[in-house]
Amino acid sequence: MGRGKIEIKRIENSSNRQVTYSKRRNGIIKKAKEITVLCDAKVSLIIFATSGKMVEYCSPSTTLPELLELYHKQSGKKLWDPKHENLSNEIERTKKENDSMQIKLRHLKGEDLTSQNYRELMDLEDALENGLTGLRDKLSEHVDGWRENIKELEEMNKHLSFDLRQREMGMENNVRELENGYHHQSQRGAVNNHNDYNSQMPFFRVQPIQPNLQHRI
Amino acid sequence: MGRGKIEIKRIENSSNRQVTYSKRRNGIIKKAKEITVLCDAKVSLIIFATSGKMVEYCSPSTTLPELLELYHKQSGKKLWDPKHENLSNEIERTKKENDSMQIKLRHLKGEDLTSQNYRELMDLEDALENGLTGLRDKLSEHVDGWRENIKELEEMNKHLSFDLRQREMGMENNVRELENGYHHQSQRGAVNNHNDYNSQMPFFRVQPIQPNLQHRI
DNA sequence: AACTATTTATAAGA
DNA sequence: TTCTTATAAATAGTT
Repeated sequence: MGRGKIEIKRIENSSNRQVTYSKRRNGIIKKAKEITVLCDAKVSLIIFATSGKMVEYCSPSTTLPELLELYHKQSGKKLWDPKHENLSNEIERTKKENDSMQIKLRHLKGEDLTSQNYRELMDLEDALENGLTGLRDKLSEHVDGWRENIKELEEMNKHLSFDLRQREMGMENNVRELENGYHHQSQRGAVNNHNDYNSQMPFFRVQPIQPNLQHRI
Repeated sequence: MGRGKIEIKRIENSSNRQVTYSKRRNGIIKKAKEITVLCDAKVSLIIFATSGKMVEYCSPSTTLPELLELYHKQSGKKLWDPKHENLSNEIERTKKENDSMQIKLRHLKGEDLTSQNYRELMDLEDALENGLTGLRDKLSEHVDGWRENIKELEEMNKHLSFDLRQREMGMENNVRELENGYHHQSQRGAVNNHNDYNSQMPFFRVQPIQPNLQHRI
């Protein structure tokens, strides 16, 4: 249909091809629109030029995903990448795994055991007892930890009491010295050498102590 | 293009519509093939009749999934249902669920308990003990079941022994009768009335017994 | 499904 | 690209 008849084979002249492409592309889309209106048809038309540029027509009564769904139903052909397929499989696999774990959990909680035979029940009992054993080991670790904490605290207490006593004694000395009007550096120093810290301060401050206990409750 | 010009609007006469559909459908597909060949284009054309019947054309150089992939890349439009989109999310959710169950299972087996505090360990202990309680209930059900089985078997035994003894006695009678050449139906019948079955047979067969025990091992 | 008068699409040229 | 136009192709209505 044109000034001359053409053979249906690739148009070698690239600009001719381009022109023909554009004309015919419009023609097809027009036809697609017409059949949609005239005959109530649903049409999806996707055309890619060699350049990669795409044009699309989809009948207004529907959407491409909807048509593809129908296509899939009728043809049975898969339109999705393997990766999408794989996702479906994976999710199914994971769900199965989930279910079986669900069941195991219920069994370990002592539920849904009607279908288990004696052997299976015994195995479960073993598992639970092993669990309790492991757990109680852990619990005694905690208890041991606390014992340690307590020991540490007692130790600390002892030292604190000792320090406190020393300070009280130092204080008495200070008071005595003040009363006597007798100030001699070396002598006060000699007394205070007995404790490790704050030995230069005339009065003492008890500092808040925050023991770094390893064992939480 | 025909005997008369037609308006582009739905053809109300259904059989006309059907005919026009079929003609134009072929026309479009022909055009699609032509543009594919003439211009190296890639074309996907899917047409659904009102009836739901589908015809498809896809240029031979490619496949529909491939074109849809390109389509997706160029247009950014989603071609998959939400359910496909959501697949990734679902799989992630399921996997998380899986992991947490995995952890719970390990905990119940007494493993990986280092990060649990005392309170959590105590809860676990409760769970395990409850599990054991439930389990042991189940186990004693089995044991009870076996006791019943044993009782039934003993009862059966008793009857069998009795029957056997009766039959032995019957046999002795038969032998005596044979020895005495004394055959009298009524007398043999009187002896055999003591057991329930096979009372008409002159000799006895012990039948295999398959007790229908309820309680599996 | 074939026919054919007519409309429509389009090849080539500008 | 777009317009023009001669001509090929498609198809509406008919058989």
